[in-house]
Amino acid sequence: MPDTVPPQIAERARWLREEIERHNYNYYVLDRPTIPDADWDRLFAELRALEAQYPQLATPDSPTQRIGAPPRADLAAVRHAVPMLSIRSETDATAQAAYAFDARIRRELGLSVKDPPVEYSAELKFDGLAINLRYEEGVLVLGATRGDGMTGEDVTANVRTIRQIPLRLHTPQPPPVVEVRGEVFIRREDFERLNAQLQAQGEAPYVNPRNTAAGSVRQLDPAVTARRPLSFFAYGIGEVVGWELPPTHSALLDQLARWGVPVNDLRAVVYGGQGLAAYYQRIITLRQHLPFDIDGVVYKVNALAWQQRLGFVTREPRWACAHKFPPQEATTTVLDIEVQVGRTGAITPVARLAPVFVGGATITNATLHNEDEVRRKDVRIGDTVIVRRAGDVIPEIVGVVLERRPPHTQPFRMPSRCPVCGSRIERPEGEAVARCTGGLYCPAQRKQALLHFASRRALDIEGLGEKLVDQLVDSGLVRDPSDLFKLDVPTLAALERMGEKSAANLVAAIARAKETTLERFIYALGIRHVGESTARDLARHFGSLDALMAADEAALLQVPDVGPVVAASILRFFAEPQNRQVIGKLRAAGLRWPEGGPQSARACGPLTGKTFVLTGTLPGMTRQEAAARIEAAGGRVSETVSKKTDYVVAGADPGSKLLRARELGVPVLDAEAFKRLLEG
DNA sequence: GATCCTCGAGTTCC
DNA sequence: CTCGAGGATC
Repeated sequence: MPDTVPPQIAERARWLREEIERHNYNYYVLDRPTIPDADWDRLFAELRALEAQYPQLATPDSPTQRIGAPPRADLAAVRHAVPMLSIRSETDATAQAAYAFDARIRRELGLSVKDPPVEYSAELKFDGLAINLRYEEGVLVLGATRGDGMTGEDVTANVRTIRQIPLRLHTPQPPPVVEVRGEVFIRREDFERLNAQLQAQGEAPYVNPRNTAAGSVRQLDPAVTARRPLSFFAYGIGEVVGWELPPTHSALLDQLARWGVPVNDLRAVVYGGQGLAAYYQRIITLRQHLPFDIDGVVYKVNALAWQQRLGFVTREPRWACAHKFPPQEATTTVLDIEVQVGRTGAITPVARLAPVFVGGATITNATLHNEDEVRRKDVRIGDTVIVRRAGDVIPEIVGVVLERRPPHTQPFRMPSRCPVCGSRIERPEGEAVARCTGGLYCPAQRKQALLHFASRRALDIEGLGEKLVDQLVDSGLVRDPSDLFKLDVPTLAALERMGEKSAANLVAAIARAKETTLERFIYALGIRHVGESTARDLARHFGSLDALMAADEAALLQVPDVGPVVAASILRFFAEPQNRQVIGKLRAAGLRWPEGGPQSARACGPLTGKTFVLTGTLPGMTRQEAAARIEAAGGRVSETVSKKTDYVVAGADPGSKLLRARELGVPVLDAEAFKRLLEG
């Protein structure tokens, strides 16, 4: 291999790199190819040949590096120089949120009615994956995902394969360091084409564009990412060294565009709440005609000096807000209304729907909750209904399109007998839920009881899912939870879709579950009205299973949050000879947990008397560990946010609890503040 | 007796 | 996530 590159070869390689990048930019960013594909191929082949001959020419910013970097064993963690914050979002379906945001900004800036309207940068909110691109001396040196905001994953090799992302910034000369932040996403058309291709190859298609983009960037093998038609738009910056920033956010994006970074041109500079609302309305009508999915718009105070004055609340900038679009709706038809039997025998009507794609997923089922709900909406088999995928996940039938109701439909009627076991269905006076009276005689209830027993928060038996429980119960191998501990590998391996390996794994998981805690065991029993929280209180109060089983009503009523209804339910459960027998068999099978005496009140510490609610993921700590530490310090952990909550601890990717906390004015702690509080 | 705070239970899709 | 209902509180 020659050590030195002849100057004319080096010059030729440099020219080829620039030429190819220029054509890439015209083709992928501007959508205006300037040379035929065949010519591009020739340039590319020539450059690759030169680099093969003189490997020192294969610099990290060479277009050939967009593919062919070796797969990595895992993605390394990268600490962001400047945290990648999330942005506060409003889901108000009207333009109202735009005015509310403007009013808040004016108030916080101390502006009076006499002051002119605030200038904003309004932009699209892309539905993809947030990425940080670090350029040093204009060369792309690092690409990282957002991760938890502080630490992301190194996806440099993958990001290099995205042709819209420049490997080298254009002139005018970029500063020593600039981090570009933006969203990697996929166009609808590209998504469809990719899926057709995957299906043709017999592979599973992706469900929605967002997942495709995220999944493609977080690939281990850059060659796979290279084959994905990903797009990119920048929306901001991270760390900057040696660049005197322009006065406004919009000018900043203009500069990024001049450097060759794709910036969407549906952004606008608007004035006041009215300007924001008008932008929102304009985009909402444009939405369906856009070649990509967006889930809303983003408003930012344009003047960087004002942004600085407004600052941050916990993890969110005060100067920006996302205004999400109303949940997506679609119409479909009701194929059937079936009823399901739950663990407690609750009968739930469920609508089977003709598959329909709403809000990024195909919906085939939607719960109708209970008899009253079906009657209120008067959903019938054959009806055309509007379904909505509200907020995030759970689909909901919004209503029936009565004009399209076919003739001769019948109102839904609750069956009088359980479809699974044939027992009578009863609906107690004044209650909303109808129940199968079959108890554990009903196979459906027995299966649900087993699934509950094995669930993560109970005994946590990994691998014991619905299909398997169906087989175990139907074959008669398992009648109650204690039978699980008698299963062996040959018996299991004889079942459908079960090999030696899975059977051995399951047996091991079952054996592992024998070592448990009293609260988990009590919860696993599935006593009505005794959930996770009550099980913990009972375990603490009585200290041992025998003490709990021996307790009378008066003793049970001493436990916090246990009243007459819950006490009666517990007494009824332990009075049942069959239940006592199963407990005996479980103990004989070797189920064990540490037992102590009754523990009196909670530990005392700096947090005594304080109630916490956790949401999102905390770095370096599981939810359980965080809860344990709060309790060790004398605090209480609750599941729901209310006025009585003292602190909400928000980790990365927080849920609706954070919104509720803000509504109620409950103080919110981020991971850092939480740690400080724990340490006193 | 009314109201508020919680917990329990059921559900969907990847 | 949402609804229903039990428990606590005033």
